[in-house]
Amino acid sequence: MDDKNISQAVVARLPRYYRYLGDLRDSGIERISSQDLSKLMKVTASQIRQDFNNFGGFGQQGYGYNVEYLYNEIARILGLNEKHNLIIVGAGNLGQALANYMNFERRGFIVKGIFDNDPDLYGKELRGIHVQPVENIEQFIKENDIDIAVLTIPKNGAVKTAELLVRCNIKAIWNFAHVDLNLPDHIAVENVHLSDSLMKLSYSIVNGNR
Amino acid sequence: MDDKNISQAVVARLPRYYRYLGDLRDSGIERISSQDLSKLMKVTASQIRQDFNNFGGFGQQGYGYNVEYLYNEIARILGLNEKHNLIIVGAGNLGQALANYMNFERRGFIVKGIFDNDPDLYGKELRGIHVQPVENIEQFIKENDIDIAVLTIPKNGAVKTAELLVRCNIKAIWNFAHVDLNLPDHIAVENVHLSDSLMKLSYSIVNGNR
DNA sequence: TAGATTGTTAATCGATTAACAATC
DNA sequence: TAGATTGTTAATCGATTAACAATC
Repeated sequence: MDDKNISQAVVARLPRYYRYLGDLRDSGIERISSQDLSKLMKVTASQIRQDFNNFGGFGQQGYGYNVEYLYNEIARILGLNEKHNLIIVGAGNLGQALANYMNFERRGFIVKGIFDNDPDLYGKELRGIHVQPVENIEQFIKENDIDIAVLTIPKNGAVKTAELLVRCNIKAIWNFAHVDLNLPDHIAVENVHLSDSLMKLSYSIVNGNR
Repeated sequence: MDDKNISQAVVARLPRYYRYLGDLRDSGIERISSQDLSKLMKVTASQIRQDFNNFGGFGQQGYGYNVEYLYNEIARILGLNEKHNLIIVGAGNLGQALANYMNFERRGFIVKGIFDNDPDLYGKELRGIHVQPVENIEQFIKENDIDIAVLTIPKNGAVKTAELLVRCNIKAIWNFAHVDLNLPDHIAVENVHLSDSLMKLSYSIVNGNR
């Protein structure tokens, strides 16, 4: 079990490290020093070494880091070696787009079910999965070992639906609804607030990028 | 012109303030103190006052903040009083979902054109807009006063396409492609790396949410 | 062994929180 | 005027960077 007090900032940087290390690996690079990686990623070498050392020593003095090894270690830290079954709640534009997107499955996030309130969508097939009524969620979660719910419904229903999901013992919610969910601490929540992101972009345009 | 050295952290919090103030306004609340807002948003009152005072004094001692006024001021700071024409580059799942999503238009972000490399998609209509070949982008940007490009293409082509957009004098890129773009400083870039977000969720599941 | 580069401690920087005088 | 609450300065906390001894 890893250290418990890893800061948000460090965790948020791990996926980016993972991406760069994957690219390095794919181009056949065997080892890399924190200095070379720092140039590539435009961060300080110091930060790189500090970040990795939160999880133990992955490098070797005089040598640097073995790319393949470090890549796999980060995957392990991020929990990417475990499979996660997920359901998509809300089969609108965004829900359908996510359902059709293959790349998450490659990383072990498997879409098992899709749910919506709109009877017009019931039975609609997305990558072999039929949209079901939201009423079926509770039963479905029990029977299919679901970890993650992807919330892609409008903000109005989102809080209530999230609470339902918590009662169904979901572990995590990937929240695309534009509200704060305020769930118990043991539920993992990641918000993707697209409109917030667009507003930040707007700010940068108006106020100069820096 | 506002102060230039506003920290990233402050700007990133503005959309959330904006959302809460909009909700308060919609429920007919006229004024609010930093303390009451802090309880609502689960942040410190001190932070709220510091954040707002980066942009000048919006409150009144003994009274608090006028909800409507503050709401409008934040909109102005974020540049939401200006319209932005945008194009979507990449008419796959995500590009189509964003094209079909109405809510951004309400905030003044107008979809003017949609582009893709896939001839099968040419002419496909999304909310009255026909998908065009990527070759038309340069001409289209010139003729339609486009500020923002939404990049929803696979990572391979993204860097090249971003560079093309920069040559076309785009002001900002909303980047959904899973690469870092490294563009000149005057180009605003907001990354939405969905797979990074999903990995953070995975981390929280495996390592406990806190 | 000598050179390279990590792991880690110490120094710096920036962001958050606390406190309180100013003022509505 | 008295009470409330801001705007702002000072104190604290945490994150980043620098430096260097340990060691491969």
